[in-house]
Amino acid sequence: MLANEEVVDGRSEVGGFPVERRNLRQWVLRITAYADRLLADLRDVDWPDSTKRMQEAWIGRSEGAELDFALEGSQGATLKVFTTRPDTLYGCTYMVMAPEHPLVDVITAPAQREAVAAYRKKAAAKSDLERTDLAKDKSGVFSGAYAINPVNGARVPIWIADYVLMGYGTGAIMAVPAHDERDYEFAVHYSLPIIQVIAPGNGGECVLPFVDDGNLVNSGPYSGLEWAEAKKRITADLAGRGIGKATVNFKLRDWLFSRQRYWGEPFPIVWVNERDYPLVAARRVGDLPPNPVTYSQDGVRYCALPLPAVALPLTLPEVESYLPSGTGESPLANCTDWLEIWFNVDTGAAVSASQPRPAGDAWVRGRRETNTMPQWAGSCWYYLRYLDPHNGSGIASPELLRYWGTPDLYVGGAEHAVLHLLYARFWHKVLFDAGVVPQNEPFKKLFHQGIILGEDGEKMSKSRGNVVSPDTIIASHGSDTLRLYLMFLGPLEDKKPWNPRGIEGVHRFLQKFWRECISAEGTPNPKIVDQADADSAELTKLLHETVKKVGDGIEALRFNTAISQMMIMVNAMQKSDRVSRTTVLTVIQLLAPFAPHLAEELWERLGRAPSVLQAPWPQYDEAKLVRDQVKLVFQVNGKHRGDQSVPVNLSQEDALALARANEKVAPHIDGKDLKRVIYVQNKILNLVVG
RNA sequence: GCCCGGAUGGCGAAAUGGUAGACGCACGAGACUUAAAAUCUUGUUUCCGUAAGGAAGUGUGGGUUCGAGUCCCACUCCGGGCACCA
Repeated sequence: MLANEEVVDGRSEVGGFPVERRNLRQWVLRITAYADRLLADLRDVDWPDSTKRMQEAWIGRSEGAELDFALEGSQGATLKVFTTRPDTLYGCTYMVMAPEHPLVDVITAPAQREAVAAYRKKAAAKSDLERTDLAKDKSGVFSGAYAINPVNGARVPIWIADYVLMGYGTGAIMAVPAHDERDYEFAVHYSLPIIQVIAPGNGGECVLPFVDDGNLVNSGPYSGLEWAEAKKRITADLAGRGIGKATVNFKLRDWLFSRQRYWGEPFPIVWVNERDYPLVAARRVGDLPPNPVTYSQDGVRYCALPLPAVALPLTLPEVESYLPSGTGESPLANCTDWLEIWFNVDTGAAVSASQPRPAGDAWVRGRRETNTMPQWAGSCWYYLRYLDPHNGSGIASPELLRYWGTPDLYVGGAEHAVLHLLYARFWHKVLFDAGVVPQNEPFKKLFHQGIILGEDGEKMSKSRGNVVSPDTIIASHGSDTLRLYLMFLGPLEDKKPWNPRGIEGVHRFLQKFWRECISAEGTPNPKIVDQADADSAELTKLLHETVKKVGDGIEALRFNTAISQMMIMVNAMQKSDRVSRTTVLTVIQLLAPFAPHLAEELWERLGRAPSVLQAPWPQYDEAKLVRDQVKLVFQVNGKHRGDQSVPVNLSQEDALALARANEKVAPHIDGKDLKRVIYVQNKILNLVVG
């Protein structure tokens, strides 16, 4: 079993083994039933716009219409197409059906049978990737059949082409080459007619294919209408005749939820013969779906019977080997004793089928499902299980689910934008509908951290040999240094190259702070005094600035600037002869989330207990942040020509007088006309002279 | 092809439309040392200048503004996502 990208030229990327496509019995989860809600509820979450857009594109909602085209010469049979452009119906010059469309056999004219069969065979041999990758050259074959355009009775040839996908819409389209790039390319290639039915609204020039909005032309009674209006009218008119209706389509497909490998949660399903199922169903009233999932093999139909709740969870059997089964089924297919069983419908108990049938009416012959679940089966709800990991009766207790709620902030890589983050939303909504969780969305606020690249600026990988192991850094510098450096490198969301020398900087910073707190003898640094007013005015002000900046930085996830502010603070402490104990303790607290081990040790050595983690977060005093002097910048014609420390809230007249008297500014304005003065208090004085 | 994001010293980066380069790395000079490491002091965008000072400068070209790394338009390059979805 390989993923698409593991197949190269029909062979496995590793080993070069031939690869074939095979239909397997698999399970899918009906995520499509939630498509509209998954789309609409994106409005309510605080996520990066780019991620929301990716999910929107993935869900791919598009509004349009399903229209029925009568088939020529076959009474009553119709070809249903989906289009987002019913307004261009008069421009339809041919139809296209996907090669896999079930009606292809029905409509193909005898003379075209051979050509169509050959084309279908060729298309089937292509992988999905080939069908999309080779998009440049469109190919197709005429079926020999015609459809009738419902608005004007025109005879329209039906082609078979693999640029139309069976998995989307109805698997058939009406082609309007004048107003669709793909249809245009195909029509030119096969010399099919092209009829323009939309003209630019502003009367401007029109180059086909013309896909922008405009007004209808060559469209009978609809000519002259604006296209949006025409969409509504044509759809409504066809609906009135019973041959069309407005619909919505999604790109989102149902979610293939089974894997053919050993590791993975086994499906709690037992397959029983269709003949036995009614007896089973009678014992499990209210516990089974109205219609069982079924499949047929060797002429026998089997019905899916879920294990009773008391028998959950189903665990994997102990095996000697979990190598592939050889048949395409999972390795579980070889665990005969686990697989082929007498199954107790009421209790879920099982006995190997090699044993005699146990006594009692509840026992039925069954075969377990051999597919296993993908990794998503766990990643979709782990954040709920963390709340109550040992709960044996449910995901987590309702009280804990209510108390803790969902994660306040979810940090994860952008590579999860459409898979994990969409699947987990889907599960959460299903759980919400089932009354298990009290919220509709799992991750209210999302943030994508960047990845750390190798020293060479490339993604770390073993093959490139640029991998840096955190264990090595922890061994040489400690985990506090590593943690601090990762945060100091740059903005959290950016990807950044690893710099082995850069880590020395933050390591030195931590050592310097340690020395400020603890002397070489291991006792508190004698410069730390208990006198509350020991700090200079500047140091006090800097402390309050630092408390504010670090707190704001944490809230905004700007750790790099928070750390640089702490460096500025510690540099200032180092230059001071005395520092008050409360100031040192405050800085320890600020550092604690960044370098928890070091902070905890210093906290204790400076005589504090209990843990620094339990101390309330420091508050800054707004009054301590205000300054009485500010640096006013003088500009002449927008150029910096000097600056001066001035009292706050200086008047413009005073500022102007200072500028005129300033020896650096004066030469630039002397003897010139002062045309304009721009004064931004406490910041800048710009003199425009001519 | 379409949709995002990014580009600032030798390097990682900082900067509510108001002194571009904070903080750190690297490098230079000095102090301490027999010496080295560590530590401390100091300098470091580029060009001209001994200096004072001047000029240029945030990927490129235009624009708005007294003033643009920041806002607007066009483009180049790099990265990511999607890719025949009718």
